[in-house]
Amino acid sequence: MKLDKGLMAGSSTMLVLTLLESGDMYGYQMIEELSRRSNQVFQMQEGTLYPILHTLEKGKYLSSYEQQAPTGRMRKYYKLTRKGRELLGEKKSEWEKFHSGVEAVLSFS
Amino acid sequence: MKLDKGLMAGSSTMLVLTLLESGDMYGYQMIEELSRRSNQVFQMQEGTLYPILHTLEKGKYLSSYEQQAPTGRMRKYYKLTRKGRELLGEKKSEWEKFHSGVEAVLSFS
DNA sequence: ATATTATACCTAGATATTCAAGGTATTGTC
DNA sequence: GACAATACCTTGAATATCTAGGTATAATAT
Repeated sequence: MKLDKGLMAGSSTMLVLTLLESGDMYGYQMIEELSRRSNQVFQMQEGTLYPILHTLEKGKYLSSYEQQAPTGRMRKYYKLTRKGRELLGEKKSEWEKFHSGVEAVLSFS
Repeated sequence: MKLDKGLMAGSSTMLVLTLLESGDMYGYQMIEELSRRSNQVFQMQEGTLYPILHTLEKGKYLSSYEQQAPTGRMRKYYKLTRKGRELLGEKKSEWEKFHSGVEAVLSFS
């Protein structure tokens, strides 16, 4: 992830779900989008992303379908399910809590 | 930690170092202080904290000394070294970067 | 034509971090 | 005298990331 490995733990799933909020995407695209939207802060590795996608799909948080690209290549698209949206809500509120905790400690005087 | 375990990874060291910025502390006290300053968001476990302290001391980021409490009990105080302050600076700037990345992704429209 | 790069998917093993659950010992409280 | 709070510590399981590999197709450069 280019950043301290540890920092990413726990937020990767939220970031992936967030990406899918704006539309279905395939894995490779998510990596590019995440980099773009974060202003190049996040360079998620494939070895990180694909297991996350598989786990989320197994848990019914995502569904997937294959679709042929204009180039002729097959791409595996992922779609947020209702359950996935709920999970995203929980992840976001956990992030809020965590974030506010860190900021409180950092700005303590 | 009470929060998603993963979220903590990577920030615990920064939080511990930050506590010591305001003065020497002993382990048990750090757990209470961290909880207090974070408005009860963080309840660090002893099994998390002590290994962190030992690793930081081994790396010369902290030094320690024993001191008797008014109660008569021995407490092991930790103190930030110059090297520790430098590490804290790096950790803080990494947190800034990470934080800005997450916020950028979350607020993307 | 052929080699290289970019696209697109995947997995196994090493590493790092937290937590649960235990242990030791002293002090204060009921 | 028993129990809770204080204060330190370690081991093993669980979780998450990354490295480094693998497979295959399409586009580009030589």
